[in-house]
Amino acid sequence: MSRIVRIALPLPRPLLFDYLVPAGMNPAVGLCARLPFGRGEKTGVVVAVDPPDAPPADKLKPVLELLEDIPPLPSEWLALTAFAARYYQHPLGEVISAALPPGLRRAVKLPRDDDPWLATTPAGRLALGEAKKITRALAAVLAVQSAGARRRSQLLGDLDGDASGAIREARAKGWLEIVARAGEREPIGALTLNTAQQAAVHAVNDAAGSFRPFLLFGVTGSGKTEVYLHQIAHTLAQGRQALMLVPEIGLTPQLMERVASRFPGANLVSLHSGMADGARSLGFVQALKGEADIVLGTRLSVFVPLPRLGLIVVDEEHDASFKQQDGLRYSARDLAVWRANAEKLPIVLGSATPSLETWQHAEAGRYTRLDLPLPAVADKPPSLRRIDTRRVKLDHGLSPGLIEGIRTRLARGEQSLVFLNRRGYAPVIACPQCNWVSACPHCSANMVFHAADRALRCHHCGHEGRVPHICPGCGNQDLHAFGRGTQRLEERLGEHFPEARIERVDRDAVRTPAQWEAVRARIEAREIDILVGTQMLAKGHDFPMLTLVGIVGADAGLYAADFRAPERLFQQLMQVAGRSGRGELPGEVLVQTEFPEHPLYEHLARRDYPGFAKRELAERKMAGFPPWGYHAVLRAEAPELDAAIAWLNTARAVAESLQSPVMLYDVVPMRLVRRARLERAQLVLESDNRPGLQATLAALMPLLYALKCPRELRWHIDVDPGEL
DNA sequence: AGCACGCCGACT
DNA sequence: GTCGGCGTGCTC
Repeated sequence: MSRIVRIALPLPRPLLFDYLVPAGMNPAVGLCARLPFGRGEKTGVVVAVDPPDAPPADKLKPVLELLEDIPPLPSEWLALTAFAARYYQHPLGEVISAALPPGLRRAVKLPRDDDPWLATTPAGRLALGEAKKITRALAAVLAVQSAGARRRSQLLGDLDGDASGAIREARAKGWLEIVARAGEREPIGALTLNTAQQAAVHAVNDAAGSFRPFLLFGVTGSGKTEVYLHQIAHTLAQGRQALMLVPEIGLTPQLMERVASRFPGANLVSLHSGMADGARSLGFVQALKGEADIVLGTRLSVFVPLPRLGLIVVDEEHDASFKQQDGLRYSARDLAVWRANAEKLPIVLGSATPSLETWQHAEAGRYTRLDLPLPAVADKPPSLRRIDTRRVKLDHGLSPGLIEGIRTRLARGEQSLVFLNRRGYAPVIACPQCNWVSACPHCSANMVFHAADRALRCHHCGHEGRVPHICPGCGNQDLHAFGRGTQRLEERLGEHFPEARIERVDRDAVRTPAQWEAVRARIEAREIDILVGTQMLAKGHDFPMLTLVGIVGADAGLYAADFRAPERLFQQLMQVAGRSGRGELPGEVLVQTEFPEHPLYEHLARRDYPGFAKRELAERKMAGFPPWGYHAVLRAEAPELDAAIAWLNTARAVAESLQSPVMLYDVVPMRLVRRARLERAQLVLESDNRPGLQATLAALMPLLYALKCPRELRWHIDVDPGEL
């Protein structure tokens, strides 16, 4: 009787496929397999062996190969992907494919570990003891010996001369060997904790082995990272693995270096989407084999299999980059909490401005809040002053108060930061005579003027054009740049302060982590007087000489259509305001606003996140919005808006026929209707209970797949959308 | 997603 | 008379 495996394949339909297992193969759940599919072949993952309801064997094709080089994915991992598939209404095969590193999806062979751990052998130690003279090979043995175990790449840096020759020789003589993981070694350079930090560390350490969610609530500078590192140290000491998720821009070489140097004996794996396929696959497999001790990465790391996992940390848990915005639209933070629950682990969500969802969990007692107040020496929160821009004359968006503040800092040799969350020179070029504007031909948005290369650029689809010399509408030669972005601010500040050293920090000016490092170094070396930038500047380390933060053009978030806009604005402003006064010198924050009495700014002025959250939660409760209600949104896009709307209306009728208590909004065009030549519309579903919404979605999905759908129309569902 | 099969307009 | 449009349906 031939055996059968059930396979999840990356297909956009929620289907599983059964295959015959040829004699001699040993099928197991979690193995990757190469399979014939249609007229080609694909790689999939075994999700069941000998399913009772398999079709008759004569309908099945045989497996081509079971990829036994890759250890089977553990059942906990399959449970996580199955949950993600169910919760986010996404085909299991696609979830598995998204959870595997790209190299492994296709891989037939395991990637080679070209940076192995090296340890000394008894023969090596003997040779070292008997040596009269340290040869280059013995020098390599000595370096490894003193470190316990060493990465090949690290060892190369330790040695002089022909280092790789020395290593090769030492290995050939049998003095060095490749080991699975580093030797045990105490963490190095741990800082002394204050009382609050100690309490936080102990609370989490005590929860080891059981599901306990914690909210670590503390501003930057309160020492969250040090708390994580102590908790990770405890986890490693118990022989378990730690997973630390950070936002996209939070994964800096500095953080990697800090973790690596703290745990020199640990195998640290870093994962993010920018990595080469090979390195990503290697890290994934090291984790899977239990060789990795710490995985530090962006949202995709939530899917890394870790057989000895003991702790999950999600730093800056409110950060929007934890939510994937295409394909499988998962929230890495939410999946991390589910995973901690499923695997019975403590999880630490850290933030100075938690998401309101997390805050409410803590308020309700479901999460344990651990407060980290600022250490007393640094506890002189910068004063925050609101500048009423209705009452003063602005100079290219800059108020006299802000200019004066910068001037004072310049005179004192201190640094200033001007925050404006808008890239480019001006958000639009327009003709004052005929109302022509620099609209993007592919999107319902304006193209932004970038002065450096005199280009018009669409920030939504990337379309580029030249700035016309005359108005394309009426021939007028006098086109105007309206509004302002960081480039214009930079230019204007240069005119005001010709002697100042000004640096712009946004995605246009700082494209790589290396550039960011360089800028950071120059800030620390006091080679920069004024920083101008977008939210890129909001994160990062302390700049002790930065004593003034000016916030320009923040009002847009106050009355935006999206109900999460105030939350995001508050988080952003708190973060950027926290950049000033981090050293000995007192800091000041100036907010330019037309609404100085707005409660958001009141709370901001008092650094009162709890007050802000309370107020915002009350409003959300009235409206039935998260965390009091739950959303899913069905979106469709097509070259013609009517087609998208028509399909969604059909979908809405189908949903209505389910008679579920879930509320269906009207089908509406999206706020940015047209993007990259496609017109988009959406249908919001809302419910006051998550299981109810889930049940409706589960019933709805097969009906949606069954709907006929024009070739050029694409649709998807987004559960717990980041914005509506 | 690919890639087949399958019925209606302008070409060697 | 065919080549090819993309609508529909299947892939174990």
